[in-house]
Amino acid sequence: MGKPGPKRTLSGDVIVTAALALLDERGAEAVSVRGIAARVGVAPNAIYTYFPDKAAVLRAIVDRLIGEQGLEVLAGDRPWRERIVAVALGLRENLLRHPGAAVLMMSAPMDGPRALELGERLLDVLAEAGLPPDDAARASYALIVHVLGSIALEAAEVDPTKPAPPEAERVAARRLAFAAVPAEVFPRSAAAADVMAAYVSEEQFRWSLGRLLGGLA
Amino acid sequence: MGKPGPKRTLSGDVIVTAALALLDERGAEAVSVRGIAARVGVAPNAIYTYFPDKAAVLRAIVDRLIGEQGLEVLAGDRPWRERIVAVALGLRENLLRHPGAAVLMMSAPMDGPRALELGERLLDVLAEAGLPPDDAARASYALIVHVLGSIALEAAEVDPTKPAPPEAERVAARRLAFAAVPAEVFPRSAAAADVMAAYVSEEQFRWSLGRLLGGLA
DNA sequence: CCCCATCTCTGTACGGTGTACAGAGAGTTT
DNA sequence: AAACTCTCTGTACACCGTACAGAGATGGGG
Repeated sequence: MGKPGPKRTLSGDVIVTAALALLDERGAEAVSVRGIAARVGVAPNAIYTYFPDKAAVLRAIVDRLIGEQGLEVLAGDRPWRERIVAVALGLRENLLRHPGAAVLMMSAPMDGPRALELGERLLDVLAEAGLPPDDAARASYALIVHVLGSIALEAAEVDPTKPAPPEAERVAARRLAFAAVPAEVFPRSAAAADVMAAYVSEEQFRWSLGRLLGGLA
Repeated sequence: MGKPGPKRTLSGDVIVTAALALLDERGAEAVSVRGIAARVGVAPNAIYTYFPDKAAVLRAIVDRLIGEQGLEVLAGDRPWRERIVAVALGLRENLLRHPGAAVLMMSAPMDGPRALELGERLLDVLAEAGLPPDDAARASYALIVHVLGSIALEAAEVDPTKPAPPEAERVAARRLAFAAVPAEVFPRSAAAADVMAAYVSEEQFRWSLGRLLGGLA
């Protein structure tokens, strides 16, 4: 019944956990097979017992993060828009906690089972909102694109090797940078510098998501 | 007057061109300092005369691609929405021609001069559309997020080491994959498989962009 | 019970990576 | 002509992903 051979000392899960920790602590470049192996106390190639290659580990990280997002809110009884906003905000918070992971989400097709589940629940909500099935599907993709795009662009600005600074700090840094744009050649950008600095804020996230939802309804 | 030392045999531009060619022909992993150097016929570290490190080369690729997008359409006299759709479609076409580059665009803050120019012109159009300045700025970011997000997610599905197959083929491949989703556990996804297969199509791109524009106006 | 098939993990190795450092040679300035 | 400065080359280091061979543990079948 049981398989022969020694007991496994690891599991895919502890490897993913180690990889994620490495990603958070030291950035994307530090996520190496050797680094992961060292962290779990094993020879580098032992990793290949659990994953066919490094890319598979990265995919597993993505799937883990998608799965961490609870989808119960989507089934709640609040108005449908609020529910969607709630899970979008949850995703944003979760992913900004692992800034290096955002780009991973955009680098591979989202075809894992967790992604499928998220899509299905989104279709539920949109159907409930009264969208015909085809429009609901298109809308669901529009939402995913928008949410992931926002998060990725936002995460692209934070140094992934250290914990993300609070939002106010990130906005302030951008404001400083925008002070340098020459008003005579980019007058509108110069005038809007304050709101452009706040592109990487929850407020902007909510605003644009709200507009998209308005267009979808 | 002139600087001492031998004439430069290269320029940042020819390096970026070589890197882009490598990216198109052999995928992101093939874009190495050594590969670029070999392609332009120079020792690997000669590259460092023109760029401080590899990341700078990648950023320059991004800036080049943004700059390649002509912005004249934005100043035309067609209705403002049409103009925005036109440049979005142009960007999509351009970036899908370099599938490996899409993820680069999401990996670094878009702060090059070309990006600034694009933002400014977008603000022009949105002001003309009647948006108050602050909303125009927020809307401009929402558009960029959406367009880049769509493109990145779309590009994530194509093998960057070979020229992207035509859209019909990519959609067909997805349709095949969706045939495998179990209808009893994901009924809505199964029912919408056809439109989900077409997520990576110009039609979906136009649809969701249209909805967003509707919400912004 | 013993042996064998099987599985996990280790050691070693190969070809690749980014880039630091030192120095050769070309060209301009004095 | 000498001094200086800049570009490029050679060499080197530390690290990467991963292929390969084999040690040792484990369980099943005789």
